[in-house]
This record gives sequence, C-alpha cells and structure tokens, in this order.
Amino acid sequence: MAGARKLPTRDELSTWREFIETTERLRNMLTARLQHDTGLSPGDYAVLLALSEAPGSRVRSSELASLIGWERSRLSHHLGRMERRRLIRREECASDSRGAEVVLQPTGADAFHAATAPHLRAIRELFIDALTPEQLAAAGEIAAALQTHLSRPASNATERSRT
Amino acid sequence: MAGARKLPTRDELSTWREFIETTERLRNMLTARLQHDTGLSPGDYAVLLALSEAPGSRVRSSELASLIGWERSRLSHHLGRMERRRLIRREECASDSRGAEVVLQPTGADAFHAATAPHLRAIRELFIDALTPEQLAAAGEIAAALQTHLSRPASNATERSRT
DNA sequence: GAGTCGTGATTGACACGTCAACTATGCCAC
DNA sequence: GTGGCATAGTTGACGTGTCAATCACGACTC
Repeated sequence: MAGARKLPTRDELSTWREFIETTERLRNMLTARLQHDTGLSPGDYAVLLALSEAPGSRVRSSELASLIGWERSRLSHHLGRMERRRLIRREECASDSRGAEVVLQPTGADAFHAATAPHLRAIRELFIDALTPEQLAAAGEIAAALQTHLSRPASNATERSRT
Repeated sequence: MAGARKLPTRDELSTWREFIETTERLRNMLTARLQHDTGLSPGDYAVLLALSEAPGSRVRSSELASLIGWERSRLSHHLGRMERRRLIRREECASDSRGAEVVLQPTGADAFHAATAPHLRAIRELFIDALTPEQLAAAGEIAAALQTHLSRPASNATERSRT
C-alpha cells in the first residue's frame, strides 16, 4: 500500500487557493501599511520588537535569531541593512569573541515606538475586524492544527525516504 | 468618534501571530517541496499552469499577468529567468507590435506535467489532511470574509485620508 | 503628418531570502 | 600545545519582488 495518495477534490483545491491567496494578500497589505506608516519592514519590526524587549536592549546575535525564528545568515544580512540605517549597532561580545551583540540605537527605538500603535491598529483593521469572534476562534484552531500537523516528521515527506 | 481605534487584546494578538506565522510556514514548506520534487518555484508553477491552460499554450504577456494576478514588471523579470531555463519563450505579437506573446516550450511543458501530481499531493498532505472537514470549511469562510473585507476601500485606510 | 496621450513591456536599482562556503573562536582529548 | 571538531557569524552568488523610469508603439486629434 501507500504511495499513490488521493489527490485533492475540486472543492478542496479551490478552498486551498482561496486560503493561500488571501493570506498572502493580507500579508502584503500589512507590509504595505507598515512601510507607509512607519518606514519599517516586517523584518525590521520583528528585530526591533525582540530587541526592545531584551534587558539592556542588547542581545547576542544567535539568540536574536532564535527569538524571531530566523536563520543566522538571514539575520546577518538584515542586520547589515539595519545598521546602515542606524537602527541598530553591532558590538563585539565580551564573553565570547566569536560572538556579536546587537544593540538598539536611539533611531531604532524611536522608529519602533512610533510604529507599534499604527501596526497594531492595522492588524485590528485588516484581520480582526474582518472576522466574527467565532471565525477568529476558528482561525486560531486552524493555525494550531496546521502547526501540529506540519511538525509531524511524516508530513514533510510521505513515502519519500523509502529507499 | 473615529481616530483612536481600540487596539487588539492579548488574545487577539496571539491568534494573529499564530495564524500569520503558521500560514507563512505552510507556504515555505510547500515551496520547499515543490522545489525539491520538481525544481520549480511557485512562480514558475503559476506561470506554467496558466500557460498550459491557454489555447495554443501561448498568451499575451499582459493577459498572463492578469491571469495570475502579478504586476507586469514582476512577470517580466520572472519570464526572463524562465526563458534562460528554456521553460518558455517570448515572441513578438503579430497584432500589436508593442506586445509580446509568451509561449510554452517543451521543457516547460514537461516540467509542468511532472510537477502537477506531486504538488497536488503536497497540498493534500500539508494542508487538507491537517484539518477536519469542518475546519476546512471554516478556512474557506475565513478566507472569503477576509477577501471581502480587504476589498473594502476603507480597510486600506481608516482615517488616513482625512486631510 | 505632427502632437499628445494611453498602453505594453522592459529595465535598473535596490530590499529581501536561501544556500553553500568560509573565517575565526572556543573546546576537548591526548 | 596540537589536532579535531563544534559553534558564531559573515559573505557571495543568485532567485525573487517592488518601485520608478523608460522605450516603443497605437490611437486620436487637429
């Protein structure tokens, strides 16, 4: 048995398309608004949020990466761009000379503080206000179910490592 | 009235985060699988799908753009990359010499045919199988509600053009 | 048929992401 | 203290996406 799984029906496929296209559109609109209102990208916002919650507004680079769930190289590239804009600064780490510490700069702190209210408002307007309380709850359950499912090793590869 | 909208509650915000992060993860896993199984990106797949459904496997460039909902410049860049890989070809358009026609190439047709079953299977495994039928229906309703809401002009800018 | 305007498509600059090297330390064994 | 290995972080190449500018042509007017 196994091997040829049943393919999605027409209805399932159209639900999938609507779902994935809508969430992409939602993300794009959020990004555009954040950019327009505050000049920050979602990446900038994530970095600044994590940084401003850290004691002393400074975090080891690899810890920052795991806080926001990024690969280190992605973070490194992004920090380079943020450093050019004076949002953050990188310092050598005292305890481990391989390491780097990321430090929030005044420019970055200001940008983040100015961004948080508009961003939260946008989330409310574009997402929360679009749904009934029941739908919002259902969205949470769907996300949880997907998250669980995607973390199952088998969902990565069904019948793919059968060598 | 108006101006200071209520900010999201802690619960709403955590639902939001779970939702948006999960859909992003889902998209990433789908992309990785498509890439791994077939060597195509989601963009490639969308272009090839539209092209292979078109009469004669050829479409005017701007029509292709509207079929898959892309900006023309995005499409132009992508077609350039696909042309380098011999997946498609661009021809001058007979009826309108400004225009270009995109033509499916054998390499592209083969790649697309080889990709469709694995891709549909991945959608089933990663998305549909993760949800109960009720959750799947709810996902469709949520997408529809969001789509409607996001198309409302006011949801783009509440109190933003109040000059 | 010259002027103007809209449309079809491409281009260049740049932000963002991934992957695969690569550098530089730390760390442990011996 | 040297060899081997893991860890921290950076870098380069390249695919992808947006924006603004540009080019070329069609269409319409006079």
